[in-house]
Amino acid sequence: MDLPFDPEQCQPGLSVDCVIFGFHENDLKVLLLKLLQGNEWALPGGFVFLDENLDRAAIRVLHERTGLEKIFLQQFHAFGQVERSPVTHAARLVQEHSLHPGLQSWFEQRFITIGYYALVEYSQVEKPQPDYFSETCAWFPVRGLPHLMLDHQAIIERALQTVRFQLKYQPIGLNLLPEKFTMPELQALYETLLDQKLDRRNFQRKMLSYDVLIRTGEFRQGGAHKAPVLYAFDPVNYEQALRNGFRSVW
Amino acid sequence: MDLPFDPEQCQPGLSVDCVIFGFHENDLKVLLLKLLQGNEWALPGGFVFLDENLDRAAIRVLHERTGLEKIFLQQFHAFGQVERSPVTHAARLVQEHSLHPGLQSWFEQRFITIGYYALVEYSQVEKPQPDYFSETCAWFPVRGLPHLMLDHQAIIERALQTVRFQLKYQPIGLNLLPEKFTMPELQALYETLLDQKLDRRNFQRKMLSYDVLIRTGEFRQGGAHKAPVLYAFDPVNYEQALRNGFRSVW
DNA sequence: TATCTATGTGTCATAATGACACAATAATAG
DNA sequence: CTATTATTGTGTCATTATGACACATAGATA
Repeated sequence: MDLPFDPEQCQPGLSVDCVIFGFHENDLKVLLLKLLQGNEWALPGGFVFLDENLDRAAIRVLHERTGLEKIFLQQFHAFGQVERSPVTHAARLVQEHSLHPGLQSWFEQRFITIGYYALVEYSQVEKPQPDYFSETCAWFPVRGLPHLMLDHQAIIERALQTVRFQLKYQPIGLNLLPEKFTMPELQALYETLLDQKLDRRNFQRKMLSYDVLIRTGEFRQGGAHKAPVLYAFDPVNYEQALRNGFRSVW
Repeated sequence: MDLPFDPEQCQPGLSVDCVIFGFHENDLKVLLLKLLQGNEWALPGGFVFLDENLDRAAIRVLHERTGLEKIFLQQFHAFGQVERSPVTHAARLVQEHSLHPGLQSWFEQRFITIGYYALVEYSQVEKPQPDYFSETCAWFPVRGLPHLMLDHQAIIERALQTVRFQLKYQPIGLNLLPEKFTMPELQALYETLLDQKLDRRNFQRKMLSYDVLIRTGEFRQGGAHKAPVLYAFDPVNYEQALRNGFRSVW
C-alpha cells in the first residue's frame, strides 16, 4: 500500500500539528482524529513539502484533514524532544497500515513538529473529513480528552496555555464565536477559558471599554428570557488590539 | 577541507539560531558573528544532532560559538519560508570555505530554523569565541545592525518584538543586569526596550509594587552624585512573576 | 396577571495611575 | 571650605480603573 504523499518531496524529520479549538455548549473543545488501527487519537498533522512555506503547510494540512478553510492559525511552539516519537511508533504504523517496508525508515527518523493552534467557530465545522491514517474526526472537551498519540497531550496543554495567556492581554472571540453574539455568550467563553466565574456587570463594563465591540441593535430572540443585545466585533479595532494588546502597562 | 561536524549526524534541513541580547551603556545590543569571507554578519547558529533535544542544541550552539554558558534561553519562533535560504548561499559557502563539493547538497537543502533568544549580562561576556565559519564576534546596537546573512535581520526583529511584549506583562532584567543594580539602571533598561521616557517616581513605585526587588542596603559609590540604592531581584518572586505575569486583568 | 429568571444599567468605596514638587547628598568649582 | 549642580529618594493630589453590589426591565411560563 502506498502513501498519499511522496516522502521524497517532504522536508525530512519535520511535521506540523494543529490544535483546533472550538467553543460549544459553554465548553472548549479540540478536534481530534481517531487512528485507523488502535485506540489512539491524534492531532491533525502532516508533513511539509520541500517547496512549501511552513505556515502554508499548516494551512494545507488543516484543510486536507478536516476540510476547514480560511482559519485563524497561529504557530506557537516547536516540539523537539528526541524521545517524542519512539521507533516503535513507526514500526506499528508501517505494520498496521501495510505500508511498504521501505517506508519504515521515513517514519523511523526523529521528527520535530511545529505546533499551530486554530480558533474556529464550532458550528461552521460541519462534517470534518478524517485523513488517510484515521477513521473518525471528533470534538473532545479539553477536560475530557481520550488517549492521545505520542506527545499530543502535551502539545494541547501548551496550546491551551498560549491561548489562556493571550486572553489576558489581547482580544479573543472573533474566531471562536459566530458573527453576532451576546454579552453573556462572550462572557461564557472567557469563563470557560479562565475556568473562573466573572461578575456580569464588571465584565461588560471592561469589554465595552476595550472598544472592540459593536452593538448591532438586534436582539437574540427566542430565548426563555429577556432578549439580549447582539454584538459584533469591530474588525479594525479588534485587529489593532490583537497587535498592540489591550493596555500598555507603561 | 572538512567540517567540524558530521552532516550525517545532524537533523536534515534544521538549524537553530540564537539572538543574544545584552544591555550596555543604555543601549540594547545583539551579539553577531562576522563570516570569514564576505562582509556579512550572522546570528550564532548551528545544527541539531539526531539524538539531541532541540533546546539542548540551542544551548550547545550558543556555548560552542560564543563560550557562553548557563544562559537564559527561550525559543520564540520557527522560521520556515522556502526562500529564506537561497541555493546561491550554499554554493558560496562551499566555495569560499573550500569545502568538499559533496557537502554542497547538505547546505543546499531547504532549511527551517528555530529561533531562540538569550538575555545576558553584557559584562559577563568577556571574549566571545567566533565559530568555524566566522572570524569575529561583536556586539551591535539593535538600531545599528550591519548587513546580515539571509533572513537574520527579520529573526532579530521578531526576537525584539517578543522581548518587548514580555516586558509589558512579565518581569525582565534578571538576566540582563548585574546581580546588584540601581533603580535608574533598571529604568534605563525599560526605557531602551520601550524606546520611551518614563517618569522616575512612578516607575519606582510600580516596580516596587511588583515585589520582585530586594533592597540590598548597599549603595553604588563613586558616582558623581548622590549614591543610589542597590537592588537585587528576589529569585523566588521573580520566577513566580515570570510564570504568572505581573497582573491578572481578570 | 403574577412569577421566575436572565439581561441591562448604575452606584460606591477602594486601588492604581499619571502628573508633579521638594528634600537629600555626592562631586566639583570657586 | 562653601556654594553650585546634578542626581537620587520620597510624597501628594486629582483622575481613572477596579471590585462588590442593587435595582429596574422584559420575555416566557404558570
